[in-house]
Amino acid sequence: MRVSRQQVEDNKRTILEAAGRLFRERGFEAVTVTDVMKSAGLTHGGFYGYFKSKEELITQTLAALQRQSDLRSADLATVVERYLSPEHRDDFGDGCPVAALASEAIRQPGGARHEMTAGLRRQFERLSRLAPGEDESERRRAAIGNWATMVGALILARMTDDPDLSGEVLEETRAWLVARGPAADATTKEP
Amino acid sequence: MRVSRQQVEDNKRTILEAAGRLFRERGFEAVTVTDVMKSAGLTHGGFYGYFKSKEELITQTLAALQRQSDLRSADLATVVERYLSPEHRDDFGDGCPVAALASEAIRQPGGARHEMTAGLRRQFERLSRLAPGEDESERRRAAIGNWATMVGALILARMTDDPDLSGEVLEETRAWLVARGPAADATTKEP
DNA sequence: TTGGAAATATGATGGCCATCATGTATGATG
DNA sequence: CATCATACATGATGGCCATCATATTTCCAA
Repeated sequence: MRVSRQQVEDNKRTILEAAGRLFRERGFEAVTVTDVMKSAGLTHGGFYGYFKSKEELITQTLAALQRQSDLRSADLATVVERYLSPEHRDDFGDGCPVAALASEAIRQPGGARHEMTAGLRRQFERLSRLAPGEDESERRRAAIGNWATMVGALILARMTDDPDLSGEVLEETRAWLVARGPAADATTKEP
Repeated sequence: MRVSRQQVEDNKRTILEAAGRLFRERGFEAVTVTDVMKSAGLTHGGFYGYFKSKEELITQTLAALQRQSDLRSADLATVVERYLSPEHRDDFGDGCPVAALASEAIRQPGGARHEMTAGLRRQFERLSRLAPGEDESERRRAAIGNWATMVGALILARMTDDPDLSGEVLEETRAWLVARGPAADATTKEP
């Protein structure tokens, strides 16, 4: 049973989208090749026509995910607000790949870590642009600090099985970040 | 081949220590029951005399790890310095369990997440005591923000395959945290 | 001191999974 | 429209792993 060229192209995208969702929901190891193909509406057999191995699927999925990520808002506070929202916390499958997969990616072979690194660079650049102040290196420092905090807080909020504590982590971290933001490099600022 | 009571007690501790190291190094899924027992100097057979299942091993290991963790220093800057050091980054097996296992723990069944939650509470309390200022809730907010930042930065630094970027994350986050610390609630402070 | 219980070792078992092998129907090409 | 290449389906295969079964040894209670 052959399929049109267009169909083949669509299938690859569908597979990568399914993988992106499933990996973020369950992690790399817990998702089987069969799961991904089924979720894409196919059977496991065709998989190796698209990818050399599961490892390659992981790498390409991460690459695709990093490409998607954007910061539609121009405002740091809004970005933080959205990132540290209960909705994002509860939405693994469509949320930040770093928060969902970072500590698993750490042990992954080269390709995956390489994609994550590329994504990290891009994210630092994007966040730098949102940071206040004129000093370039100061803005980069803020970008790094802000991103580490956001990722850490989201992971901690997801880790807890106590909804109150989870909510507290989100809210307090938001407040903590926002309180800092504008005042950061003003050195001295009247209240 | 039976073994003395003392030996049994020692063995359980040894197994939990081996599991603590291996899980942090490789993650829960990548470590087999046989690995743990071998690392403890035993064979796989005896395992189910100590634990009902691998899941129970995970839960008890996390409980044991949380008990260990301490903040020997009384100084927040020193704690941050040590946590965000290259040595800690490179030492998975003996480092922070949260940074090593958080995103895997998220998908773990109840017991594991419960232990992680208990550990999180303790950590917030410990860090609150290190935070400056008199306002209780302000100190707690700082504790949460600091901890999220530390965990996030360590995870990002470990995720990268570029040593320079990794080092930058550690250093900049340290500077970013320390710069904030003392000045945080002073509202106005001369440089 | 001795019988039985307990702790481990060795050795299944069954399930799951990545990957491979083969068949088959159909799009592409002339 | 005929041929053929190919995308996908079905169906192995082999390895690994959690867990269970059984044998062996030795501590311990009486």
